[in-house]
Amino acid sequence: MDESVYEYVKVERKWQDAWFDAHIEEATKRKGQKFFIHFAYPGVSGYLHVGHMRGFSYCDIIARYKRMSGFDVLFPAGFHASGIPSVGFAKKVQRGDADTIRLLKQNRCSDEFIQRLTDPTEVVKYFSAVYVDNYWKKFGYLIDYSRIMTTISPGYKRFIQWQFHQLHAKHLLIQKPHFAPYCPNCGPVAVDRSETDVSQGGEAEVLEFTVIKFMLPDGKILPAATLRPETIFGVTNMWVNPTVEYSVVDVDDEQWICSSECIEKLSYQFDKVQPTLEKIPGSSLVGKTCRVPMVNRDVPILPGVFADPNVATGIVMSVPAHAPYDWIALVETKKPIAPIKIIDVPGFGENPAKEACDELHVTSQTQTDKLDQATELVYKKEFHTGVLNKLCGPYAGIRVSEIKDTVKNDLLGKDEAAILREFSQPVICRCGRRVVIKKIPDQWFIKYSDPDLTRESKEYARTMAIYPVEYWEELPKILDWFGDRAVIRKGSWLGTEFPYKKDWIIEPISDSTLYPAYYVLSKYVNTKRLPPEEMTDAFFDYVFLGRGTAKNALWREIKDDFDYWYPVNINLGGKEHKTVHFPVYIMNHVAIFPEPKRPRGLFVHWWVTQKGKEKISKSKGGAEPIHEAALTYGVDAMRLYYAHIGSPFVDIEWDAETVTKYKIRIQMLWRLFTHLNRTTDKPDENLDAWLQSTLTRRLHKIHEAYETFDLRVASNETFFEMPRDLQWYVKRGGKNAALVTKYLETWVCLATPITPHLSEELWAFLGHEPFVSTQPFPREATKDVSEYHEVGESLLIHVIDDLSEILKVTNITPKKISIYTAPAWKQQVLRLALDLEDRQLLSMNALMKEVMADPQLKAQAKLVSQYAGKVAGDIKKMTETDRQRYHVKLDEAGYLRQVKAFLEAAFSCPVEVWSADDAAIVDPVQKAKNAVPRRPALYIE
RNA sequence: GCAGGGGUAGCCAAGCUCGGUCAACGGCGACAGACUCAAGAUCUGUUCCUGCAGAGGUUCGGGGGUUCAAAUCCCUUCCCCUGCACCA
Repeated sequence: MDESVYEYVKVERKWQDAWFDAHIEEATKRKGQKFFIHFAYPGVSGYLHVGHMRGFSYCDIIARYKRMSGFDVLFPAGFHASGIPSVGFAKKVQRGDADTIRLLKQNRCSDEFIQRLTDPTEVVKYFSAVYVDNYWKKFGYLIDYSRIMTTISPGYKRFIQWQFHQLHAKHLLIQKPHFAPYCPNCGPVAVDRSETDVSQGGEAEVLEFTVIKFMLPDGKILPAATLRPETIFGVTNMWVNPTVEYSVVDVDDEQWICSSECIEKLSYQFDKVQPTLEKIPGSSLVGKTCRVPMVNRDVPILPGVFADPNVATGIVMSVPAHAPYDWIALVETKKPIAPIKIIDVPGFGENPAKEACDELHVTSQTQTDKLDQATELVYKKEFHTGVLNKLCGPYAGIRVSEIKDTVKNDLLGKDEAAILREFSQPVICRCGRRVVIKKIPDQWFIKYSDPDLTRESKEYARTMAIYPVEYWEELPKILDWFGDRAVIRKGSWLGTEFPYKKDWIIEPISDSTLYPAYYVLSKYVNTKRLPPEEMTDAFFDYVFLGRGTAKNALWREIKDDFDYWYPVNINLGGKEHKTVHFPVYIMNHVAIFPEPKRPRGLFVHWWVTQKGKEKISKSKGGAEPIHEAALTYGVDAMRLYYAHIGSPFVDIEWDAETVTKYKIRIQMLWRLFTHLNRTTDKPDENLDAWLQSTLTRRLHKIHEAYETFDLRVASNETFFEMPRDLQWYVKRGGKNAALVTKYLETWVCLATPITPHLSEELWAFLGHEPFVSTQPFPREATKDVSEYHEVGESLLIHVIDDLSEILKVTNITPKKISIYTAPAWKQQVLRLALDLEDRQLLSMNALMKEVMADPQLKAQAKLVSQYAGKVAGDIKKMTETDRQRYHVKLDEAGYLRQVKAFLEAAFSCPVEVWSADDAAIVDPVQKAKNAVPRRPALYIE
């Protein structure tokens, strides 16, 4: 190999093959202390992109660090194959989705093979192999590949069923009604942004309308749908659309009048819905009156064309004081009806709706954009700062934000209202049918609202190591907020059968909460030593909970493994997991496992986004395919990029140019380290001690950074600061081959977690046997710190800085440089002052007293007192480390004389070093008097 | 709506927990120099403003406050972003 070119593709390949041949990635129980880390396993929904590699890379870096730090490391991985993604992918292949087919072909899939991918389990199989072979192994991750598993294997399903038996036994499975998106043709559908099931409306939210029952004189109900039930006290009239023909429908023994579009919605959400043949034109309702529940007042029915039959019931109650639509409609009808103001809001007067309309110059019902704007304006203000006024009976004086649900619940309790759920925008199924919301009367839930479970989970989360700390603070609030979760569904999804209801499948969030425990088993499953049939509840009870007895030696062996590896030390996942996966991960562990087996830590990382903060989308194929990126930049460059580009807790923008710079740096490091002069063995006491000391400080900082998983600091010190130290050493003329070699060996070890391939290659270059990946991580030895030499070098750097600045400002070419270090008496005064400060006694008086006690200092009292005044002020501003460094008794002139040759070379002119105390001093322009400790006076000719 | 994150020099991005070492890590870009036939790469230096002696001035979204001292603490205001459940 040409030594000046670092052929990363070959190098990466070579070492990956070597690692996996030697199986250094497999978890073994040898060192007596263990570290269990895993990432939130990925769903199987297509090719991944460079963004996903960020979290995976963090995980491998941490795992490698721990492995080198004396831990047995278990770093397994698996696939979350449950749920909709692989089914969605298979469906796309089936319907010949052009993007999907093109993507597969780009990845060298044959037509024949593509056909196979119409089967979801084939999709899982295919992508599992892609992730392992093309992504994880190509990035050098030391994942224990002998434990790979998926959530749709027979063994895993038994594991999940055991989990649900446990939850059931603990009374954490409950049944109650639930409302879910449903296509009358296709059954349950997922409404989400990826739009796997739906062709339109993936962004839709479910709105919860309160349907308030207004009674007509003939006993029929006019059901007005509203999102603001508390405004019932301000109703002045009703709106029906005069151009619409309404229908009469029997609902739970009542007769409702609503738009015909509404009937279907009602039929999916209410138990007894029976359409009748009776139709009522809107126009014939106009002029009648109906009774407002709760306030028992009769109000007229008026025509309002804005009442949309597609929205909720098609009937609208009118609150002209607080709803801009109602206000404008009322103005247009020219009826002499006075708005009733029921909410007091600072910033608004007698009619907030009118004022908002005036402000936005709304004059007609048809100006829907402006009306929506006005509505939002009024609503937000009223919700946050509004208070119900005296017209609201028992609710008077209470803030809108607090009373909203109370009014609704009171209406519901008196059977004067009902709830109707509806999408905020039309949702269309892939089959073309409009998706509705359907009531499932006896849905099963995991009772995450359980007060004991919530409390215990919160208490436990407090004890966990959670990165970043902001999430540690946020988590208890999320656990409080986290409600019951519907856990089963029926439809074309992959997953485990729910044990208490035939043909229903456990949904994918709920089947991936205890899964790291399964990594202990998967090794035995994959080698066929543990057949699924053997995984009975008794088996799981024994292995995980220590209940019952072992049926055979294998059970004991597996239990030993479990007791060794569990609990998880770090579960690492993207920020999308903050509000769903991590909470249920904790809560299920708390519910089922005793405290010693609950996860010890979480690590949340943010995303890699595309330019403009747009999330890189998995479904769209991703910006930069992984295997191409690996070839273009090199894996080590990408790993370094992820670790160094920013804190793990901010989104980073993928930028090809930036990644290229990291590639160049890897090349540069290779060249730098392979071309170092390691043949001349010429020690230099000062310089060598300085390098050793600096190295020691770096080691300390790097170790600390890794211990808190601060990969940015660790990588910055290793890949930027350390090479710079070494370059300074070389530039200063350092030639101690033994020391340089030792430095290099240390560096290679330090770099290994982040750039393992480069490290292995350098390790071999240095003549060592493989693998550096299994070497111990270097630790500092405090005896190697030499403050004296650090201070000496910093003095030198300071002098160079000052000289440069003078040259820059004066723009002269130096013919000769004179350096004058401070006289001994200044050093003495400074030290006296520092001593006083250490005893917290420093003041001008105290200092002068001390100083005058010395006859030699007293002899030049005037100069001394001038300097002392300045020193006292300076010391007050110093930091602790500054003060410590000033304590070091450095022979400044002596030190600088030793580096004379270096300075002369750097400034290309003769250099003289004088101490202000020198009898023979040459000081033509009287500079020496300005010298102070650590700040020699300078004169350039 | 609920919960959370963020605004730092041309750009990306540290620092903010524990106020002083901060004109503010590091990187990129730009400029100059070295090397080279040249380009690229690499190396050196400069890169807020002013300054012919190592200095001074003005900065960390806006405004106000605490302090000898604030990017860092407090108050207030404007703007941006993210998650929210049957999607993983």
